[in-house]
Amino acid sequence: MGTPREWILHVDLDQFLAAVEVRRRPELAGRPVVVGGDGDPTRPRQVVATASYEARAHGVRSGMPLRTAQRRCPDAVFLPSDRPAYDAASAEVMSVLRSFDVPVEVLGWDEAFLGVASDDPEAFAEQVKAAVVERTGLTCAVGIGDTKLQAKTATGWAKPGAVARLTRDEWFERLGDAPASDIWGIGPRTAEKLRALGIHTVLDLARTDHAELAATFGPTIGPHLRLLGLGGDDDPVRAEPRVAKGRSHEETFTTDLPDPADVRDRVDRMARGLVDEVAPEGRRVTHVAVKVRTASFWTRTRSGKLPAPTLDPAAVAAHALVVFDRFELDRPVRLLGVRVTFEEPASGSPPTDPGTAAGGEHQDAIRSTMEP
DNA sequence: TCTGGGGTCCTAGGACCC
DNA sequence: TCTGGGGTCCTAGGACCC
Repeated sequence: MGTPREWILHVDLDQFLAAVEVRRRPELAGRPVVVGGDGDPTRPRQVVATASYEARAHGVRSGMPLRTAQRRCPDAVFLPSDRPAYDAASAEVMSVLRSFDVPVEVLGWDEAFLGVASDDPEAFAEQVKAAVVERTGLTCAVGIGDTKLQAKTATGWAKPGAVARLTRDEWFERLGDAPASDIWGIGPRTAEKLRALGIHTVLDLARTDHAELAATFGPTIGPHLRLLGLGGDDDPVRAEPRVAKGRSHEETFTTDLPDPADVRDRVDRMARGLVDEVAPEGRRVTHVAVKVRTASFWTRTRSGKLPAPTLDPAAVAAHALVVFDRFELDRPVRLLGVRVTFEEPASGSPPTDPGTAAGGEHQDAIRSTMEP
């Protein structure tokens, strides 16, 4: 008996936010449901987070203004976005996936990769689907591939609720003539640049010399694009939980804020609020950035490094204001955002007092004391 | 269709140093 | 005095994704 073949499975929940809402309000089943903003489609500056398939049938899409969604689907039920509920539902689902005792890499609220050694990956996928629906009441699609890109692409064919497979030897047969922009990771800007190089299809991309791509896209992205054209790289499923690099909040105001003093005050409050949120995790803040958008959609970010990493809300807020004051604002503000960046976690060991840090950490301590 | 919020990673260019 | 070359740190912005 040989070793079973290695597969990557991509699990993607169907219409996740809408499904979570329907699960707790079963009377909504079968109705068009639109989740987004505060759930009031008459208020501007709010967009659709997720539309149920019934709403999608009327042309409602993610990212569309709620007002437009209501125009397209007047009978839809509009619901406010309820993050804590989706966080909790996501945790339920991921827990079911982890119960299979395979590496699980969480991609977001409603997606994960699984690393599976099996001679019958479809059977495994069916077991996953069955377990998820039995234990959470939510349905999902599963894609199977040799790479993450292939698995993710197959999921697109499996939605909603089915299983599909795309392997290395079928890649060009099934995607060779497709536009390069069909590939996960190639957005509109990159697709446009590729077209300017005469690269239109996936096959074109796979045949392009990596040096040519590097010249246009840089030494990392260029060669990576070619790998995408070839069906993806061998990046493994990483079960280690991701450590957040930072945390941010931003808010688009229903009407623009004309008073700079008011805006400044909000920067202060947002910064303090962020640090209060993050402090229990013990991650000290090293940088703070402020984002501003005006009515014309002019959007800029300013950032700065704190004199020293800190958990003190007042210190972070003060620095946020220093950064904010570098804007020369003469117009009303549509959006305000604040982002904090955390220091690198001390690798492999719990947080240590700087005075007693050893080894690699000690080097960091030396370097930081040498800064002017 | 007047355009959300929360992330990640990469690149460019200036400052500064040797 | 016409001007090197490399390295690192830092900030701003681009691009993409869910």
